[in-house]
Amino acid sequence: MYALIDCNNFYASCERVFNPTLIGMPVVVLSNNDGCVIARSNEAKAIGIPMGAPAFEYEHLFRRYKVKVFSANFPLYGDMSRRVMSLLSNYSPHQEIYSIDECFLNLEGINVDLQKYGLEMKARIEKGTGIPISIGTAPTKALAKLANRIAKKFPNETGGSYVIDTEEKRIKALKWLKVEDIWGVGRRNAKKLYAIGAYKAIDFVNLSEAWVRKNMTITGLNLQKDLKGIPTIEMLEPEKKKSIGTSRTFETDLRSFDEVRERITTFTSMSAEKLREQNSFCKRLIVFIGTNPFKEHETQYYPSIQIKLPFPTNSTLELVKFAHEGLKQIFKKNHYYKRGGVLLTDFVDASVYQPSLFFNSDPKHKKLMEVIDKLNDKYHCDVVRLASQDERKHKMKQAHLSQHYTTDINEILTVEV
DNA sequence: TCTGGGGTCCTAGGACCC
DNA sequence: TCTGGGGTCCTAGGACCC
Repeated sequence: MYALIDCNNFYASCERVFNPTLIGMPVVVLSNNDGCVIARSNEAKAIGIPMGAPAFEYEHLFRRYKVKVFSANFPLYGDMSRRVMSLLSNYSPHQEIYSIDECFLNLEGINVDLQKYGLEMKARIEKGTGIPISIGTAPTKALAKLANRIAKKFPNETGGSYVIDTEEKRIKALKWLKVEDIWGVGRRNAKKLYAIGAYKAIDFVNLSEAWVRKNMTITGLNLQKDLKGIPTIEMLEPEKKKSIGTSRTFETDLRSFDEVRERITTFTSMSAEKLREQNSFCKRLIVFIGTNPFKEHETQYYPSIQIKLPFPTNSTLELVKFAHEGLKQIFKKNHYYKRGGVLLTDFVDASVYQPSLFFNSDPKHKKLMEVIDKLNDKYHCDVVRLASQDERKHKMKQAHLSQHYTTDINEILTVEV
């Protein structure tokens, strides 16, 4: 059996942990630049604020219902996530962290009442972190996802923990779930399914395998088997990331090459930091920029460029140089740029990396990067950065930011050079 | 005026090889 | 006029997730 544990309204719940006066009030958390709603408490959902709602369109609702509005505080959410995941890892030797607020546990060999086991987890996590969770347990991952949905939808009946462990429960759940709510079925596939008269998960499960394979690829076929109760989607081992990127919407439209270059430098630097953290080198870098799609009367331009690096590297200095070269090739004057980003990919492990005969990353950079990473890690901010880099956070609109409750150190900064 | 960010996996088709 | 067959690798783009 597999359990899928999901934190309820995760970001909103994190804000509540440190500000209990928010309990019972509608709470929303906004994306970077306070652009749109990315998390809502149950009360906020009840008012009719949808996921992804642009904040400016809903300000009247925020005011009318005295909604508590927060700018996203990702350092806080990341830290809370680590605490939740760490406590949950005690309930199975095999945990897959699926996202910031979700994980699967493989419960093989755990011979207890699984509904109660879920309730036990719930009590432990809420006591230890203050975060409410829901637990779904079933013979496959896709069914565990479904069980979790039921636990969340019917908290009074289930207590927040639901188990699909009989054929009868499985069929009943599949008859209840709409196809667009199946894990792995998005808008496009839902449309295809509707077109042939499949509205509920049970209809999807009853489709011929040939049709599913042809129209939804091997991914759809695996999903169908999983929902039939045949374990097909496996637990993933914790692996290193295969690509690392940083992208942002700018607070204002940028016109000049230098301004855009500053942002691209920062994105490259942030990505390179994460790359070194997992001890990889990358062999390819992608730079992309774009205009504002909501300004329909302006000419739209979304260029991107891939650069195959002449040697694998994780040096910020070298990566920034390549990123600048790429940007130079795609940047066109007379556009208002609203978005940009850098993606690093094609990784090799630092430990197995063999230097090539002719071109190599400058070995002197290794020491330099180690020192920079140490300083920035220690002081939780960019005490050391490139001269061509902007001051990251300063340009983000964050009008409603909560404190970094769990990660602030309030240390007085003295660095001897 | 104001509309997020970071990932994974799959496939078709082109380039290339013998 | 008529021009092979089989394979691998790479990549852009699509679809999906939270």
